[in-house]
Amino acid sequence: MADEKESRQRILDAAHKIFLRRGTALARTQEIADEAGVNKALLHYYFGSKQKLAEEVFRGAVGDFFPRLFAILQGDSTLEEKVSLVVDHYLDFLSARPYLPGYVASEMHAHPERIRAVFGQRGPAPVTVLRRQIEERVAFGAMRPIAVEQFVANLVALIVFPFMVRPALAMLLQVEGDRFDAFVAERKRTLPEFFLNGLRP
Amino acid sequence: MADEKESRQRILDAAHKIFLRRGTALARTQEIADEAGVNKALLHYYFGSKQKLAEEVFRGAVGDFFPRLFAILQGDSTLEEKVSLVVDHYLDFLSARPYLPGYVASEMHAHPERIRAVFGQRGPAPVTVLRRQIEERVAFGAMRPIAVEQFVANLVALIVFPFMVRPALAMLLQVEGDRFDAFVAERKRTLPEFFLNGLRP
DNA sequence: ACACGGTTTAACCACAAGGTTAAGGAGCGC
DNA sequence: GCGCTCCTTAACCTTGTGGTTAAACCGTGT
Repeated sequence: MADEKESRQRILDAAHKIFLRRGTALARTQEIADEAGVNKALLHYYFGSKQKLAEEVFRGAVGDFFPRLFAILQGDSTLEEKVSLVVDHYLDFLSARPYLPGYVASEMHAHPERIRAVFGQRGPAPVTVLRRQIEERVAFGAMRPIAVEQFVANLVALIVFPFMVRPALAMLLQVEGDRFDAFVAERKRTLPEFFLNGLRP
Repeated sequence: MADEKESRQRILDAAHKIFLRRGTALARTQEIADEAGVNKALLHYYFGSKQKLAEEVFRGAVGDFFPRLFAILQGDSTLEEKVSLVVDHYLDFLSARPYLPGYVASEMHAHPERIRAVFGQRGPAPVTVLRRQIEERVAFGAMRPIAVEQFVANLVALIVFPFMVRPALAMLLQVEGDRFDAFVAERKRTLPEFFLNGLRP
């Protein structure tokens, strides 16, 4: 057989879809096999076990996320441009992947050890360039002192959090359906200013 | 029997502990029964099913969270005081409950319909007082315009997000163990200023 | 003493779900 | 055509787990 795509890849795509929707614990291998249009045994043939498949999907999902972030933060744009780039890029990125943040949060909570596997031995990417840019701005008197960890945490928090708690947000703030898109669009407009403004001395 | 506490309550406490650690899907009723020091059947005697127990735990966990938030935001402090109060209160609150944010995120992702049950029919709490305070500040020229939804989302995001992704944060920023406490202490000091500063015109 | 109510238990059940097996294609070199 | 290897499958197995049952326990009122 092996229509068009290879079966292995079709299974991986199906697993991605199902795992992200349901979370690994509630996802059924049968459902993944059906979605991929193959037999359940084939899934074990290629991936050995549900767990191994889940780990590969998780690695893929998280691997999509962080490298781009560090690429921008360590790039050669100005600090202000970087903030705008990150906000723009990630609000679009997440809008196209509504289940991703909840899935990652969920997996991380159930299997915190897995994130170690994602980054391999070579710990986290360094943020030396960003750190230096912040220090320059601070020395220049154009920004109040802030640890680079706090800088990144604040930025990512403002971008990702609404997606992570989308159901609650919809309920609490009566933001739902298309209104959520408007909510995000508004953030895209205001977040960079809000964030950078917060660091003015 | 029924030592000290009533069995029902002991089961509920045990369920809270286990569900928060493992997430409902991976939690085993046997483990909850053991933790409570009772037989598994007793759990069904009181709660009918694992699901019903899970819903009660979820309601309790989320119910702890939001009412206090809205109480502060709708209280009669000034805007600046409210921000400080919320930051202070919730960073302490979450420090004492490290598994809570991950658990809530996880549950919400798997069962978005449940958050509806938490708030019952009477939709979300109103934030009219907060809205008026913002409008006043804006009219006075002391604050740039911002929708109250964005205000709340930003504030909560900055507070809760680090706890929600604690494992990743530990990895990426080499913040772990006691260093996480220091990280949070630093936020307690800087967040109110950062947040309010971000809204200066 | 005794019966009765709400508790609590050990033993058991059913079944879903992950995983295995052994056999059947399908393409390919010779 | 034959055998070789890689895919793919239907059918089966096993276990873990939520849930049930029927009996025992125990305090309390009479």
